[in-house]
Amino acid sequence: MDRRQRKTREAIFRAFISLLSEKDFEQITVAEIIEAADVGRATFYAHFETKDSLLKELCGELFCHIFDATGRHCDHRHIFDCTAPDSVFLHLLQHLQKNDNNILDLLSSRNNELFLRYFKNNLVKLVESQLPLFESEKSRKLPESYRINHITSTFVETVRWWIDNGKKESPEVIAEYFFLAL
Amino acid sequence: MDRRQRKTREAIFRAFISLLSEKDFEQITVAEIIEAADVGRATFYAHFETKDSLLKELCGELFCHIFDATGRHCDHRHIFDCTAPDSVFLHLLQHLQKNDNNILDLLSSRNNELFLRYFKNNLVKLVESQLPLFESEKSRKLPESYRINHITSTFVETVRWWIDNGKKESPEVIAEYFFLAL
DNA sequence: ATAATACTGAACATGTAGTTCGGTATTATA
DNA sequence: TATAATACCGAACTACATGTTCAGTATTAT
Repeated sequence: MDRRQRKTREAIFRAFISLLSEKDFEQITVAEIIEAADVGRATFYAHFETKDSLLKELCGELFCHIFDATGRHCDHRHIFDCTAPDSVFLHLLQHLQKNDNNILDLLSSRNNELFLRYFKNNLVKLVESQLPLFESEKSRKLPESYRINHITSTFVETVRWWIDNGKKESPEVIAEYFFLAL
Repeated sequence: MDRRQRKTREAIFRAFISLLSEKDFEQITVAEIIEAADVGRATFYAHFETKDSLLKELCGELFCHIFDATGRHCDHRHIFDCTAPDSVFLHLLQHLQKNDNNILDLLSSRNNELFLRYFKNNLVKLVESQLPLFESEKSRKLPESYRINHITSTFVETVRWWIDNGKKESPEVIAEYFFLAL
């Protein structure tokens, strides 16, 4: 990819992320984005069809990255193919805490609903693969789709609580809360 | 209140609710609302400052009504001041099922995020008042604010699951799922 | 050096929000 | 039933955002 393209694309993403941490997505204008990114109006529309598609591409990049990384080896002490179910979730929390691509800032902003929904959608596949590890007395009385929804929601809402309360706890403590709550 | 005012206000709400069950809030225009409500443009703005304030007033009416009713006697077999914690939640589910003011339609629409968030905010007070009834071995290890968030979220997400899956189950079954999940 | 390609920025068409105002219809009330 | 108050109408208007176009300029790859 042409260096100009790359630079423009990144400048737009950076400007967009910065604006998202300040104000509602709905009230961010294209004029503001290109002003912050310092690119021409026509350039913006050469890269993104609309403001909504910009958001969509941003979400894609953010969550593909974090979920891809969760599926591979990396520098943490927990890896994906461990049989303990908390390893995957702890791993995710640790990734979040590192704030790659400012993902935590976005999840903390007033646009958090937007990103938490996206986060939940990506999380479902992961939960499905870990489902057998959550078996229990009570859980056998519940429909599988209900259990998937419950586990996924609980994790997302745990993250939301963590962020809303200032991220004071360590990922380990949060993972413990998550498993206690279930 | 002048009969004309009342009729206009209701016509606007009806039109708005109808449109909300068809398309996204963001892409509903004032022109569509007044066309469906069959009122003049200036009349709309005499009643509501903006499209957003219309949404806000709608949410207020919907949830104040349903939560007020939950706190009073009514024609169900469960009432608020029963000590069993499930009575309140079962009661809420029964109210939802009655679809007062089309609240279920709105929670089912593609705008459900909008209303579920509002629903959750109103639910928190109720959960706080019922908190002692959810005590358990595990729960004592969790911070109170975390527990409130968890119980509230679980109820909202249970309702979401119920609606998304076609509302096949009775309120009694859903209430049971809710308590089993916790 | 050159051809391809990306960026610029102003001008433009389109569409929506919200306001204004003179005229009309409905309401309360006396 | 007459009257004053008030709600509604609707067209015209301002303001602003979106998305497009295009001729000119700068950067890139080769």
